[in-house]
Amino acid sequence: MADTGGPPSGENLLFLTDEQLRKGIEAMFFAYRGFTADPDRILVEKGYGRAHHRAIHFINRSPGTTVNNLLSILGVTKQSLNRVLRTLVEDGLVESRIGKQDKRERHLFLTEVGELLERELSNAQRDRMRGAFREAGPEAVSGFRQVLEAMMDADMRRHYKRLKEGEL
Amino acid sequence: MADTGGPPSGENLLFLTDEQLRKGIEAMFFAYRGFTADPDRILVEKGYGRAHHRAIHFINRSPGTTVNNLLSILGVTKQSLNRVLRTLVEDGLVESRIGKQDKRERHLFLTEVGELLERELSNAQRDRMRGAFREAGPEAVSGFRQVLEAMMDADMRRHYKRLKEGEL
DNA sequence: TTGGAATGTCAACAAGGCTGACATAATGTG
DNA sequence: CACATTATGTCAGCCTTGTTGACATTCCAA
Repeated sequence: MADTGGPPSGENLLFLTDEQLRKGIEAMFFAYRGFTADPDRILVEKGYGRAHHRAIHFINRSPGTTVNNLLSILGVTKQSLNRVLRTLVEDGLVESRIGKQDKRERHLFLTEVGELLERELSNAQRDRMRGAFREAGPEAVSGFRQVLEAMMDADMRRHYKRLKEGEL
Repeated sequence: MADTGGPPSGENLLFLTDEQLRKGIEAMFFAYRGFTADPDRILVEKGYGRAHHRAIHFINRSPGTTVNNLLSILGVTKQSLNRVLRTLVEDGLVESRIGKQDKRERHLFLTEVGELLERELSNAQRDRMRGAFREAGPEAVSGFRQVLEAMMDADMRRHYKRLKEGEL
């Protein structure tokens, strides 16, 4: 902070003008639509929704995760998650095993069928992401992730970093 | 592209590994939650939802825009948008004026009250964005926007660019 | 043994998507 | 002028996904 007080000056602060911030906001809005568009199409075919995708994604990421852990990652109520999990279990995409140490806990796993759908969804989403990454280049990708990480709520950043580095 | 053909090698392609793509995907998911969190809190207080926010945002961006134009930006059905617009007009946040040339069209404007809410919402969202931009730095911000733009569907990118440069 | 945690379940409700059908007015076209 | 099309609004009904509240069960731990 060399420049204390006074109006913002120099190109190094141009990225903090309201105009620039507005562009960032609209970029997030439009990009998120693209981000979800491809999986959404697949999900509709199969009679599922985004909520199912999210559950499948994070169960795949952390096989054996508990319902409570999933709840805190997804940030929804247990009733909401339960409805989704129930259909996934009924349809044979997710297996719910009672915990060995703590028998109250349910540990969640994708079945082979579940993994199949997971791969289909994440392939579609990765294709989109890969295209964007390739078009923008490695420098841009680094910045992309830095800004997104800084935009997260503290507890979401915690989850993000745990998933990012944990490699579980 | 100095490295043509052959397996991916070197750090310059590290950003295209499935692992990196997955990080990007999860970053988008968690960051979008942060992105909407602050306006959402304000909206709940006032009895509105995200759909109202979107309408208010783009009417503010393009005063006098038509319903049809808004529809194509928001990507929802007219029934869905109409439900939102009706409450905003009833509550005196939005004014709907019959077109002068084409009297079938309705031109949408924020009232003073509407502008007040718009400012409250966008201030909250800009604060978040500003914090993220400041934390990440100008280089990162540039990359952030490049990747997001590349992630959009073609028609959304069209809208984005028109809004970005149009300055209407 | 008792309290609390983890989970599941039932019911009810709301927001905000969707489709389909229909009405109205204005506009454009032959 | 007649007709088709466009822009918009509206009604009805459905779905997903979120919410709250209440209540049951199971089981760990003090």
